[in-house]
Amino acid sequence: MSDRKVRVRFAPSPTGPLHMGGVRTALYNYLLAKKLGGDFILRIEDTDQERLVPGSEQYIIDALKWCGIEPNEGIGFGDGPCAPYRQSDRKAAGVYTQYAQQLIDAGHAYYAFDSKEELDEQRKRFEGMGKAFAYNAVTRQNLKNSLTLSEDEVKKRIESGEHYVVRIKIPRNEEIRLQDIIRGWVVVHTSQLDDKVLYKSDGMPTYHLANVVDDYTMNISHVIRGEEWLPSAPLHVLLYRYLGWENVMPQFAHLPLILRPDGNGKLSKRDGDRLGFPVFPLSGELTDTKTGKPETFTGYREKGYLPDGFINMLAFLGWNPGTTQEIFSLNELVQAFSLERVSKSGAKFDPEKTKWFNQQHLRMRTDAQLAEALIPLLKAIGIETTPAFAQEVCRLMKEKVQFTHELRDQGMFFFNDPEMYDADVIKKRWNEQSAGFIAKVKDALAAATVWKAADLEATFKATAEANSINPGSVMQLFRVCVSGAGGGPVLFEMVELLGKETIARRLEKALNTIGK
RNA sequence: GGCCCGUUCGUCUAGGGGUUAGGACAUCAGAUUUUCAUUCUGGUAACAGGGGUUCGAUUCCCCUACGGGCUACCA
Repeated sequence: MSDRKVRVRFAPSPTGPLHMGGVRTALYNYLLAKKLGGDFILRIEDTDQERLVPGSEQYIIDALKWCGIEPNEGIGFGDGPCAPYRQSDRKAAGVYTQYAQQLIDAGHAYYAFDSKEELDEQRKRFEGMGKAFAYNAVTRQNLKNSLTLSEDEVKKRIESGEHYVVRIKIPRNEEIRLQDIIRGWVVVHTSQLDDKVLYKSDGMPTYHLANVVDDYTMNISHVIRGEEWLPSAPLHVLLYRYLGWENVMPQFAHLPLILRPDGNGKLSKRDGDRLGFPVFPLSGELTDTKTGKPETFTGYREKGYLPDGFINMLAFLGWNPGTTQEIFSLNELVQAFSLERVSKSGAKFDPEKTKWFNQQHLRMRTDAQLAEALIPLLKAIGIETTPAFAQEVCRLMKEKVQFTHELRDQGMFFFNDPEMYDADVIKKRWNEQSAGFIAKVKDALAAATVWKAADLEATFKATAEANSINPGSVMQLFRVCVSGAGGGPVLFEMVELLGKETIARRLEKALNTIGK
């Protein structure tokens, strides 16, 4: 069993945009598959037709693509030998009924005719007694199902078209043990389990049946999913057992949850809105099935995050390589990854560190790569530039920013003459001598024969000293005259890049504006 | 309520029967860049509590507390 080919799957349900917790689950699946030379499959679990949100399937595909963690098999990435990969399609192809029937025939499942209303009634009744209702070994004897009704009666009801579900018959007194790669042995007594619905009255299997059948038929070797599935894992073990597949049952790994940054609880869309960070990889708009209203949401991509920075951050939310290295490319993550080093406890998401990860990855990009991202951002606000100039801007700006759009926003002065001059600096540094000095610098620079940063700096200093001025005291003022901003990249490199004419024009403008 | 899972600096975490409990983000303070938003150096800061086991527990066991998840004909 240990030498079996690794096949893992990411199996989201298309009920809305994929959020970052889902992306992390996909990532860990991807990393394990690549590390072990296995397959990574995307399977769409759309057995709940009511909650289906049109467009979310495409969103999931686009998100995985942007993140660079593409499945090599499944919806949106090419069919493999286990097609179809959408559970509604598999249901239509009849893959589930035979297994439900197999369970019924073996006495491990049964028909139940109780209506939703009747069950609600039961729940209320139990609640009144201070107990929780469960459809289980005790209560099933007093409910309407094929265990209490006569064979004829059951037949009659089914043939008359009465709605029914198929439920698993949980044994009364057994201990289910399962080994989780992350948590070790987990033991649950069957008296704590209830007779979960396997087949719904609308003809669809539930997650529990579909998931087990699909993992078996798709030859899945490892099930890597969120911790919210841990309580139902024993049920799945039982299903594998009753279907006769326990010897090829996948290994389980239940991931810790991603928690909100403040307080406690699972990270949700609301937290992002409230605290001002994205919860989704991509921006978009999907229509909520219940309200019928389109809901928009913002993504990491649109906020200027690089996919590899985003992925790097996600990888470290609940995993670490055991070394002090924190910055990893996707390929390096593949090499370093192991499920054994995934931690057990939930991790609070940290938006600040996420920015830091992004910054680190941004710095690893070449100037040309950054320019490629910068040019369209400029174009979007009507600024045209050359690749060569954009690349130089990136070279000077990249140590100063965390996001690609900051390359533009904080580097506006490379493209436009300043409209405003940093008021604090003016207030602090501008005095009666200033205009005279700037005018002299302007003339000195206009006379420059070599337009290189080092020479320009020397010229500037010489001009200052010739006028008995400490160069340090006027440098920032000069910067403001040139760019409008009190801070920025290395001053004279910036001056060199801006060029002789631009500098002359801007100094002229500054003289005509400041102090007037 | 019941069941399951968890608990090391504010946050992500390393470690693990005897350590000055390590790193990173954030934060604070210095330095340097005769400007700055970069960089460097340093500081503050943690084993939830109580019982065991042990020569010795933060580490192993139990209990409590706290947190989270599940408890649907949702996934």
